[in-house]
Amino acid sequence: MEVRTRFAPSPTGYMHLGNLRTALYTYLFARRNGGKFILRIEDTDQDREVEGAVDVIYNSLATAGLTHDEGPDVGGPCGPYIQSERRDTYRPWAEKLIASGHAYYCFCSKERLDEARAEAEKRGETFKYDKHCLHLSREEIQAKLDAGVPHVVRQNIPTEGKAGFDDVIYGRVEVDCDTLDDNVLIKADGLPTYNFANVVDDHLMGITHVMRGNEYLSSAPKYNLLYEAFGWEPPKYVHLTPVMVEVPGPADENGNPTAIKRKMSKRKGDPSFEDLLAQGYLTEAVINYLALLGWSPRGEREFFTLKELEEVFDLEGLSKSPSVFDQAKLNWFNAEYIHKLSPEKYLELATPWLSKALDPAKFDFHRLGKLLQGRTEVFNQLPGMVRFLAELPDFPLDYFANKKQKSTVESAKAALEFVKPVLEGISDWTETNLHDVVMAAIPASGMKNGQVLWPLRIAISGQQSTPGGAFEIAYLLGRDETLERLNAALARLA
RNA sequence: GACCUCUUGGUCAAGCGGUUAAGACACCGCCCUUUCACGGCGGUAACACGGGUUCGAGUCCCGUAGAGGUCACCA
Repeated sequence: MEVRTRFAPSPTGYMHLGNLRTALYTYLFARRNGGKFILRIEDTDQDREVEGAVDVIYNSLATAGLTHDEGPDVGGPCGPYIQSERRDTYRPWAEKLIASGHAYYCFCSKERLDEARAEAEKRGETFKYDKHCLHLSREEIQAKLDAGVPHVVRQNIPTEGKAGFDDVIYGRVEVDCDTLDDNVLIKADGLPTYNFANVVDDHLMGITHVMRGNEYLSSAPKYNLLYEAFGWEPPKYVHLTPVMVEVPGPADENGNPTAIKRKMSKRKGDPSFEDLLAQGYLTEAVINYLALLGWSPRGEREFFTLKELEEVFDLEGLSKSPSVFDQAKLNWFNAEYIHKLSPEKYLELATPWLSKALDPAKFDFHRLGKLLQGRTEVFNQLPGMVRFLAELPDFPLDYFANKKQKSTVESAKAALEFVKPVLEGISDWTETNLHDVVMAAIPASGMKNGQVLWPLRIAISGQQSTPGGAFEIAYLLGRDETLERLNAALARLA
């Protein structure tokens, strides 16, 4: 049988990384098995509608390369693929359930329910609907229906026995039915809840493998009860772990810092996929990193393109425990991908970032790109790395002291005094010329290379670490600016 | 609180009854080098705890602890 998987996000306006990973795994599983990957929009909560949110989903999937075979925008045999447009398909199925006693109309008011909930809470108990409306007579029900009393449809969970399901990665999960609540299947507005829509749609769309976050693990037994009530074969369930972040927690009793882990959350300031891209992460790096966060190819290889993942992905490598998002490792992946870029591509991607700090008309971006590519982890670091070229930062004199280079503030003064006329004598301001002339002159000074070059670089950059050595920086700065900065340093040392 | 799930270094993770318990990131050290980085080499660091089962347990079973999830007319 053909594998059919689905990614079923609700449109929130951004692509949460946990969701992206779910989409990725779902997509990969379909591709690996030559199946179909379907996009379904779960927008049955009209209160949470966000303008343009569906486009964000299309765009995110497209830039990630997760192309769907069926969906609202590309069509398919099981449409519509937007739940709010499927409104009319759910009702008849609910009625079928009512007829067979697996569901029932409920006319309870919000107030009555809130009251009961508050009371249960006061007693320290978990609220469960008391099946009040289950016991209404046919006549009473019909009368209320005819009178147009607002109502919902609830699932009629057995009061005893067990309900369970088989999960591909967790195995058999079983619960006592009396711990389950009679959830609402159809809301008063006529739209289904997730609890109902996911079952009906997954079945109608022929989904063979339901892959989703494990926040659904505890309600899956209820969904299986629905499949049984309909006489449908349940899909294979694959519940995926959440992506966590580690954040500083409150200090413990000894005042030591603690860390807490919590689910990644855009609302709490954790980055979404779009945020990451805007910061200068490469799509390929994010995908590669995410693929390995919660899934293992069980080998030592860790670089995979999306195409390669499509060939090796399997369910066995999925982890059972939550994984912590590690920005340092993502940075490393990103750096590796950036280093592998062609110089042309690198320059193209780096230019907008360099332009934030430098005037492209005044600096040799080409040369800068060559110098910077091997040192770039994330593009947003670039402006900070080159800003010193546009303006000499304030720096303390003790930058001139460097033990390894045998440079001291005193020796620096001598070195700069020595190198100044040498540089002034250079009219053809090229990197090789700078290098050859200065290197040829140094032996006569009686100083070591480092004793001259270290202070020179400090003087003209004002930084201990720069994307290149003294000659590269001098070249980028140009003759006038270099000499000006050199004189300024000399004045400070006098 | 009730129910469900999970538990190998700081992080991602391999392992599926017998291993010196992989590898990667991070961290530290050394080398290379006109700085930093890159690169190369090396190092520190883990089976949550307690009981079983077994000749033998990170691997199987049971507890305990910790962590996560769920308990909506949200998904």
